[in-house]
This record gives sequence, C-alpha cells and structure tokens, in this order.
Amino acid sequence: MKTQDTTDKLAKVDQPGKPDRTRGSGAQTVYLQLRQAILELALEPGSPLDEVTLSEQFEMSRTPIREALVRLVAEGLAKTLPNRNTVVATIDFAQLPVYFEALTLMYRVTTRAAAINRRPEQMVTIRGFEAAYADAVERRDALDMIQANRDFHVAIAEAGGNSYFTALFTRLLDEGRRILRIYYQSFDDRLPHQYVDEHGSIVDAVEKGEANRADALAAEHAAQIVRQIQSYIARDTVSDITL
Amino acid sequence: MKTQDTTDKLAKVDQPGKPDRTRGSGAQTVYLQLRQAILELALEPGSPLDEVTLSEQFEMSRTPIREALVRLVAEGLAKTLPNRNTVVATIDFAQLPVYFEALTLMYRVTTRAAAINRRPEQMVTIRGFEAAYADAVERRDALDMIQANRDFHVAIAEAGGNSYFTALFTRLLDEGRRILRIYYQSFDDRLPHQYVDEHGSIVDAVEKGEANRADALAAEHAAQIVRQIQSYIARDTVSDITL
DNA sequence: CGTATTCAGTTTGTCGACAAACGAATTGAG
DNA sequence: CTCAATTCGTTTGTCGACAAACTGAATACG
Repeated sequence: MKTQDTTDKLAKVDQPGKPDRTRGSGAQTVYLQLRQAILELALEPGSPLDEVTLSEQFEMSRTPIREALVRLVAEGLAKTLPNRNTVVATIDFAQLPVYFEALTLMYRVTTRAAAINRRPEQMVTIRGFEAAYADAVERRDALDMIQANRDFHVAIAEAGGNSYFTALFTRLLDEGRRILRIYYQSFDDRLPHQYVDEHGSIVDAVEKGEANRADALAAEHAAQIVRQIQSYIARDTVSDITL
Repeated sequence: MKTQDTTDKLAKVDQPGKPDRTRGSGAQTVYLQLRQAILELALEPGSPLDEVTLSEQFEMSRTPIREALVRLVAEGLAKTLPNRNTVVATIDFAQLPVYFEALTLMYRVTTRAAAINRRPEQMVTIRGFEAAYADAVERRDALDMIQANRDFHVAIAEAGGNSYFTALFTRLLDEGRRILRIYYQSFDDRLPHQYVDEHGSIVDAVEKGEANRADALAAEHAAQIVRQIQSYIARDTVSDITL
C-alpha cells in the first residue's frame, strides 16, 4: 500500500535518522494493522504472512514483525507452521454452528448483565453507537454497519461489567466480521432496518433494568442474525469453500 | 520476605554440557515452564520477569524468552510495563465475583452440551479423570485434586464440542488454580468427598443425555465451590492482600 | 529545607547476521 | 518413463549488539 518513492529519499538527505517512530510502537503498529487487514478480509484466509516481506513493507526489522505475528497467533487470527511460515487463519465453516451457539449465549449474557449493572453514563455511550448504526443503515454503508453494530454490543457488554464475557464476546464479534462481511454484501435493505428496531428495544429494556426482557430480546436478535446468515449460506452452497 | 529471587524458584535440571535443543522448542519450552510456574504460584503475582535473568536461567538468548513473555501477556498471565519490565499478573480480588459468574456459566454450558453431544469414547476419558480425582481425594493430595478436577471438567467440556466454551472454560480453570491453590490448603476433608459424589451425579446425567439435569447439577456444583471459596476469604480477611 | 535538575545505571525495543529445517527442483537409477 | 535420492534455495529460529527510555540517586538551586 505504501510505495517507496526514491525522490523522497533524496529530498530527505539532511535528516540523519529517517524513521521517526516512537520506541515501543513498532510491534504494536504492525499488530493493529495486520489484525485490521485480516478482519477486513484484506488479507485472505490462508494467505502467507512472510516475515521478510512484511519487514520490507513496514520498513522495520523482522523482530517487531515477529512479535506481532506471535500475538496474532495467540489470538487465533493466524497460524504458524513450524519452521515454515505463518498464514492467516482459515474460516472453518464446519464450526459455524458452534460459533453461533457461543455468539448467541454471549449476546444474552452480556445484555442481561447490562440490564442489571448499567450506569447512566454508559447508556449515553450505548445510545451513541445505536445512533451510529441507524445512521449507517440510512446511508446503506455496510462497513459502517458492521463497525457500529460491533461497538454497540461491546458497549452493552462493558456496561454488564464482566470482563471475561466482554473479552470473549469482543473476539466473537471481531472474528465474525470475516463472516459478516460476506453476509452484509448480499441481502436486501429490509433487515438492517429491523435490526435498528431491535436495537431500540434492547436499549429500552437495558435502561429500565428489565433483565429477563433484555435477555429474551438479545436471544431473538441473535437468532435473527443467525437465521439470516444460515439462509444465505444455504442459498449459495458455499459449503465447499474449504479456504 | 518480598525479596524473593527467581533463581531458586526455577531450578534448572539440565546440566550435561550439551545445550542441543531441537530448533523450534526454545520459546515453547520457556512458555510452558513459565506458565506452569505462574499457575502454581511458584512465581508470585507481581514478581518481575526479567529478560536477561530468564535468558541466563534457561541458557538461551533473549529472543525466545521474549516470545514466551509476549504469549503470556497475550494470555493475560503477565503484564508488560512499556520500556520497563514484565511482571506476573496480579490477582485482583475485587474481580472475584465476576470470575465466579463466568466460571459458573461455563460449568453449566459445557456440562449441558456434553449431555447432548457426548460420545462413548469420551465417557471413558471422563470416567478416567473422575477416578483420578477420587483417588487424589483418597490420598489427600491437594495438588493432584486440583489437576484431576480440572482435567475432569475440561474433558466434559470437550465432549460438549464447543471449542469457544472449552477455551474460555480452560482458561478460567487454569487461572483459578492460582486461587484454588490457596483454598485447597485450608479446608477440612469433608468437601472433597462431597465433590466426588457430585462428580458422580454429573457423569451419570451426561451419560444418560439428561441435559437439564446435567445443567442443574453443574450449577449446584459450581455454587458449592464458589460458596466455599467465599467463606474462606471472608474467614481470613484476605481482603487487604493487594498483591 | 524543599524542589528541580543532572547523571549514572538498568532494562527494554530494535537491528543485522547466521545456521537449521523444510519444500522444490534436479539428478540418477531401474 | 517413473520414482527415489540429492542438491538448492527460501524462510524461520536464535544469537549478540546497540541505543533509547525509564528509575532512582546525587546534586544544585531557590
């Protein structure tokens, strides 16, 4: 993405040290960028993450690159073949039911907890992301929808106050972006509007502290999403994509 | 008493003059050993993980040490202070309620799933760990109790077939070893025997595929454990341990 | 006497280099 | 012409070195 221009080098002769990059930021930068690229499918599942190539692209040594890769592997977003190379983690469609099961439970648990533990200032944040989602739907911007939807539910989870649930939920939602991204490009506009309404109901239940209702609404919301993705998969026979 | 040197805590058994170790094993070895030491409280929470010291102890360069530390940090077992050093993660007793909440839910969910998805050969494994736990109770070996109890429930979780739940549950149980270890040294022998009975009931429900009963039993089992730990904490006013 | 500053000392973050391990291409035998 | 052994090239795993950033003590200044 960042192509080096030789004229730049010549123009910057008077600067002795070239890469002004704060000390601890190397690995962190690479980690965040790679992570983003993987979740956005800019890096396809299975594509190799070559250390020397990356070190050239990011204009730094292999060491910070390596640290970023180790972190990604620990997070499950990449996989290292010993003595060989590291590749972007593949999406295993056979594990989708299990993924949906976990996702649904986390939807329910975090929303229920939020209804019990929410504080006023957290509701402001939640409402902000709710509006952002509605706005993205209005503009039919699928990417912003995904982002705002994620932020909305993560905010609810944080209001729930259980960091273990929040962590798992966040990971599930982020991992889901790789699936959702396919999904969100292929449906009509009716569903996002329905989700906006469902978000409204959830916020209402959370704010009023109605835990059981919040739980039920979250369950239905999750079921709605799962149903749509499943129908899309069934429709297009993506089953043989063994990425 | 706070000035413990990590040297004696990680006694190196390796002596013969050949530092030949298979290529990819360096970082992995350090990671596993440090992880074990942290979970066993051989490395106290808050104690520093100095890279050069560790590299001397393990007789290897700082690079594999560093990779191990990065992994531990990613897993939440250590924390890096930028440009300073890395320390063993502290146990935050204020987060205990949240921990118990997550632990209880995972007990329930994994046991329920096992009752639905278990296969015969998995029951064999489960019964094996069940016996191992009973045996450890018989021998009054607290360490083996912790280990067998963990293996028992992880085996059940694996029979449940949801890798997301298994992963979170495993992490919770392992993290819990740091707490359980204190706990298991301080109670009378009555409770472990009760746990043996509860394990028996759970296995029975799982084997018969009675999901609701398995769920309820797991919930009660978890509540029992939580109750005991809480009473222990209340009894000894450990509240000011700000590790 | 208290506060700000300077000056070591220590530990990390990053670098370039080298050799092991593995896959692919090449060669040789049947 | 097929298949096995060998060589070659590429990528990783590990190493030692160096400079930056932070800590804490010692010092100067009000």
